[in-house]
Amino acid sequence: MLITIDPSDARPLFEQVGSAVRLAVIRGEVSPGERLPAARDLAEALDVNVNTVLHAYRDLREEGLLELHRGRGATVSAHAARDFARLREQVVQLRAEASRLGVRPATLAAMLTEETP
Amino acid sequence: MLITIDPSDARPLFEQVGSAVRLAVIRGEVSPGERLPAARDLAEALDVNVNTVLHAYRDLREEGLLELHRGRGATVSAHAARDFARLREQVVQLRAEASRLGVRPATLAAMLTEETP
Amino acid sequence: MLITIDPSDARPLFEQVGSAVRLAVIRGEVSPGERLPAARDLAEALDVNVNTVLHAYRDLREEGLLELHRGRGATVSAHAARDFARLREQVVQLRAEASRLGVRPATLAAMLTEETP
Amino acid sequence: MLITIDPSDARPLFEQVGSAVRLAVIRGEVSPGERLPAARDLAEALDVNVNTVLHAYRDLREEGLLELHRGRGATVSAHAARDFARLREQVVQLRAEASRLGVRPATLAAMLTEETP
DNA sequence: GTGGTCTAGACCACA
DNA sequence: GTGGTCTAGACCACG
Repeated sequence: MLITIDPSDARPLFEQVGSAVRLAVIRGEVSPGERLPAARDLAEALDVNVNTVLHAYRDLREEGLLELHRGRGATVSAHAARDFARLREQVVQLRAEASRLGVRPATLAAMLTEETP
Repeated sequence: MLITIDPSDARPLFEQVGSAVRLAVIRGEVSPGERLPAARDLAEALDVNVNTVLHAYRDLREEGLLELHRGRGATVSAHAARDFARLREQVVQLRAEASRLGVRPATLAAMLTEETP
Repeated sequence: MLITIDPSDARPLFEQVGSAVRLAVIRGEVSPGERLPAARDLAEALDVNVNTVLHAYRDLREEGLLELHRGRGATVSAHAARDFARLREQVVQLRAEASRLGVRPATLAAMLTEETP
Repeated sequence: MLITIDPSDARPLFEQVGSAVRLAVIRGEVSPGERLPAARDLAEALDVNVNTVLHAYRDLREEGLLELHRGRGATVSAHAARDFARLREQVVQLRAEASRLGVRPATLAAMLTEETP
């Protein structure tokens, strides 16, 4: 599980950390039930403050992707990470289709988030 | 084209305005080439500052969704709005699939934006 | 009396165990005077440490819900469990009313705990 | 709107602040749409760190009670605070009933939060 | 040893 | 001038 952040990225640090961890989960680099690196360790590895990592972890918990427990660390929630592989295929197809039509990923993401048909 | 903003939404105003306009375009409520409401008018209608609306318009131009013409208002880009209808079908399907698997929209949007396979 | 704990619950384990036991009592699954499962057994069933269960039992005793007897296990207090059924009806009604008004359970619980009219 | 916190209270500071603010809203000391004190001001008044107040404000936003906006302060959300008065009557009645039956407020609050009939 | 709370103080983004 | 982010570093609660 390789996690890096990009200093030139304008997004807040905690969001970048969150995205990186989420990506690792989506890619299956950490399996459901498996423990993520301790917040302090990850913070040191990324040269970022512990609170920043904890902020990211908390947001991912809110998202339903992680479980956090005092004294027990952060784990990938079992039910959330069932079958990303198949979903990823569809995402890739959709992205190709969008690019063919000249619709940018940002717009596509907005369609996904904002539509309530 | 009905545009409203939700006071309980925590996102910055300019972003909410942008989302609302984008949504109108996605839904086909504004056709390619058609002019959007003047920033001043929209600002008044939403009871926000003109700069907030201009900020939103600027972002949508950078996203490739709008074209801004000094003094002539903003229009929907022709090439960007080719076939939102068809794309929306696929988006709806993908969302249904994701919800079936217990994957939240936020996670799904992240897969779209962050994946680089 | 079925007791389970939810891994996605962020609260400390001892609190979750306490809630689960309290719920069983409230539901009438354990009658006043009846013995609760031995801490050791419950701990094993839930796959948590015995101390965690004992911590929960201790809190429930302080709440007045249980009576702990050294070597004889824990029993439901007679005076505390007089008429949960009737109370539950009113609780359900109150909750319905609150939900109708758009007031969340958390806020409602706060009204109950914090109000001192 | 008088807000105080109790140093002898074992609960975390941010929770006490949150409870105090919530109570003020419930009591109608701040009306929907009205602005709460700026986080910095409240923090100074309570002799507590700004982040602690912001933490409390954020939790209340999650609860649906407040709206927070960068540059616009914190306001009581319109829909959440519609009719607490009537609800409070019922809460008082329920509490009286519970006390008559020997059920403690903590247990009652648990019934409210945990029951899912 | 884990996440969580809290502080003091700097700086940023929004309006 | 508002909330939001971030840091460094202390201490606490849980398991």
